[in-house]
Amino acid sequence: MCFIMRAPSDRQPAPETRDRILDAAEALFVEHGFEATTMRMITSRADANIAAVNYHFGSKDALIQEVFRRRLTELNRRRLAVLDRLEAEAQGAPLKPSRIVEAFFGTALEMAADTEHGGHTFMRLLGRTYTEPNGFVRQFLAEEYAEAVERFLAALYRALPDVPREEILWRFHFMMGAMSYAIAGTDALQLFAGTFDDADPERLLPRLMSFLLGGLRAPLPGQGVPGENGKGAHRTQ
Amino acid sequence: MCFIMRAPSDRQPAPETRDRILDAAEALFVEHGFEATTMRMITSRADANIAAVNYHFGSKDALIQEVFRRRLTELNRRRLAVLDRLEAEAQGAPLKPSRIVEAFFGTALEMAADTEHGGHTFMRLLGRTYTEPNGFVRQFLAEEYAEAVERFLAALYRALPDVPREEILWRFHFMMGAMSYAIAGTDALQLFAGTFDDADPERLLPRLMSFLLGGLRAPLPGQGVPGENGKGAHRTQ
DNA sequence: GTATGATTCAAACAACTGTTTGATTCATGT
DNA sequence: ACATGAATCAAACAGTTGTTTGAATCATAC
Repeated sequence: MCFIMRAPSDRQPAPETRDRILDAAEALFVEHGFEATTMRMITSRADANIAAVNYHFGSKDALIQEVFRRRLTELNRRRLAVLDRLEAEAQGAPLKPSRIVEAFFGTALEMAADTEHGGHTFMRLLGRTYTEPNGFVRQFLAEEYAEAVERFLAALYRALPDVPREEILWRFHFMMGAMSYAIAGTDALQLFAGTFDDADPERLLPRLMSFLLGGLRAPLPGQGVPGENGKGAHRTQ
Repeated sequence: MCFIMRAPSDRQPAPETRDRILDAAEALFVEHGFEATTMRMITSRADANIAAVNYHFGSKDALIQEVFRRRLTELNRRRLAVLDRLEAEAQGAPLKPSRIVEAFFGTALEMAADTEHGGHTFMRLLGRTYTEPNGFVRQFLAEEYAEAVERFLAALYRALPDVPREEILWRFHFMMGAMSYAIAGTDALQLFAGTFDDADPERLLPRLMSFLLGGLRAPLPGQGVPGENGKGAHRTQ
């Protein structure tokens, strides 16, 4: 009943049980999802007592939040740092859209490429969680993302003054989807026969970036031309 | 122990309890996910007895499979019908990539636009399920998709003979991600302040199609030009 | 040493999970 | 009228869930 205080003194080493639990939970959430991961699975993998989670975090829900908080804070901090630098370098001029997209999604892919410190594991979890029905997880994610999304959208609005903001919003949404699947889905849906054997993040970055920028720069709907797409261009049966 | 036989005779009307359960389960799975949806929630919403699910389907897992099977079979049947028609019209010539993409993703969006017969509900569920950790659901989805994916990939390979197949595969993957989020995520992640208030599928189709085709046609990575993207173009901090 | 408080532990808690039982109801064909 | 078997039902099943308890252990400060 005292899960607020922590670490007897403020020194570095840290009791480590807390962190072992977080790491175990993170990995298990990727493998089985939130609901299917039980407290006993977590504490067992973390070599801790079943009561340790409630002692250190208060509840399973609070543990889930903390798993996301520790990584997401860092991810969005990095994103905003890159954006800050770009804007400083531009000295007030609008940024190139490609730079903005690279700052937002490239930073995420970099984290996903880090297999040493658990970044890869977490990004797979994050990709899955965007579509998580669980209410409080969604709300927490939205809060944690609010500032970064606002800043990056504002940058895109400035970079593309002629494009309706609603369209930019949609395309940002589409890009989020493509990236999430690129990370979370490579081993998830083995739809595509035996491929993705490498899942090499080194080559994923340029591939995804080409696709995202192509989508972002595509002609706006209703402007004709490409494949006559749009209203009624395709019929079913 | 007799969940194999069904419908006393083969006449149309159908006992309806079975379908009420499927509809209730479908809706609840969207709201809460598989694990968090209990048998009692399902039978309660369907106005059926708790034992009805095991009687009609055998188990909860078998119910989940049936929820997907009845819709997915129809969706991929339609997709293949459109592809068949296009290929017949082309008389052996390769199809335009835009046509292929429209056939695959447009058909899905059409189903998502159908709010009357539960298509909308199901497509939201489907989008979420691509990233579902649950093993047997993933395997079932892969089997159900196998034929359609194979046919459409083959069509894309023919349509884009100069593009490495691996690249086409990746972009197909990215497109799947963008579409899934477009459908499943509009009300899921309310990251983007108060927008998506409409989620109007009418206008979603041309928007998504522009984005997808833009991504599909983007210059291949490593071919320089766009925003100098690719290796090392972005740095963190 | 003793005292203090954070941490760990085995055990138990009530609530809920998917599933099964055996009787009962219902519709149908003879 | 009866018989047959599908469908429904209330009740119970054994197992698991997240959480709590109170004592035991540990490190630190005096």
